[in-house]
Amino acid sequence: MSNLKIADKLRSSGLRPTRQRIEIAEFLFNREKTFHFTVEDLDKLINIKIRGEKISLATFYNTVHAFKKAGHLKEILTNDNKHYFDTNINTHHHFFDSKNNILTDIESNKIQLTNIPPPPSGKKIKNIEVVINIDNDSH
Amino acid sequence: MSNLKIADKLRSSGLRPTRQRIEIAEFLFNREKTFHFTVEDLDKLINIKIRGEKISLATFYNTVHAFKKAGHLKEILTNDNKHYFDTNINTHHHFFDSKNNILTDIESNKIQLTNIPPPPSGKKIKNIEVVINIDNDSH
DNA sequence: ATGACTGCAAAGAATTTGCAGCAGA
DNA sequence: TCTGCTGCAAATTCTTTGCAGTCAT
Repeated sequence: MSNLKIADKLRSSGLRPTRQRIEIAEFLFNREKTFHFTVEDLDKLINIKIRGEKISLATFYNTVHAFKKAGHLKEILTNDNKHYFDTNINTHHHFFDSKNNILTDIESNKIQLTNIPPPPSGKKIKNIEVVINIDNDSH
Repeated sequence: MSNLKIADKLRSSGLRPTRQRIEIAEFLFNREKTFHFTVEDLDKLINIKIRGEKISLATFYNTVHAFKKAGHLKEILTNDNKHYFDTNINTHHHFFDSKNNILTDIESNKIQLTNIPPPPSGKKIKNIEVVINIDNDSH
């Protein structure tokens, strides 16, 4: 995606295309495969490769949350008590290797969920997330 | 469960039945319905009702983790970045109302999962957790 | 007696907040 | 110009750790 398209993407979701946001958006969205990360990961990865001024950690937090709110990122469930984000915003599921903190996508049509019970009254289903926890195959 | 049975339960999982652990175990396991909580919840709930000496927060953390290790508690996935625990140690799933941080059990046989993809090579499936995020039904 | 456990306080990790200055529209 | 954004540092929240004293066996 070109710099301009990135700027449009930001503008169209009500976000000013600042230098920092363009840098982050390029890093996140100009890639083929989905990308899983925490804010701290982003900070390290981007600030290593930047030649000019570094982006502050608070800005990474702000920006990632803004992207999430705008629907450009999804948050992923794990139970290692960190906020993981995902550039794949389609409905899909994950393998989670908690030994190495590695997430792997599972396309949503790979798993079939049937007989989903009705939500408590007054509530509606927002989304369904399946996490398959995996471990080393010891034998 | 009697005090004695609780002590046995602890002993049989390699945990010394101290005053604090018995107090916590009674609170957690002498109930009909499953109970969902964070360590901070426990601290507040138990320390309000105790007449004698309070139990320290560090002890709640130690004890809850010891109970989890011994298989008396399960940890639950949510994405509000807290460690929730569950007294229901059977395989089961959850509704999660992230507005109010309320978890509700779903018996595992209620939901059918089919076509589960094979895990990455060298890994095996440890468990599968389904979280159905719910929201207020607005209309 | 000897190990395990507790409580306290301090440290640590992750995330959020307040606010002055800067920059995009 | 005007509002939103950034960067910094401080604050908050949750969790862990070190260690001296205490308790279960």
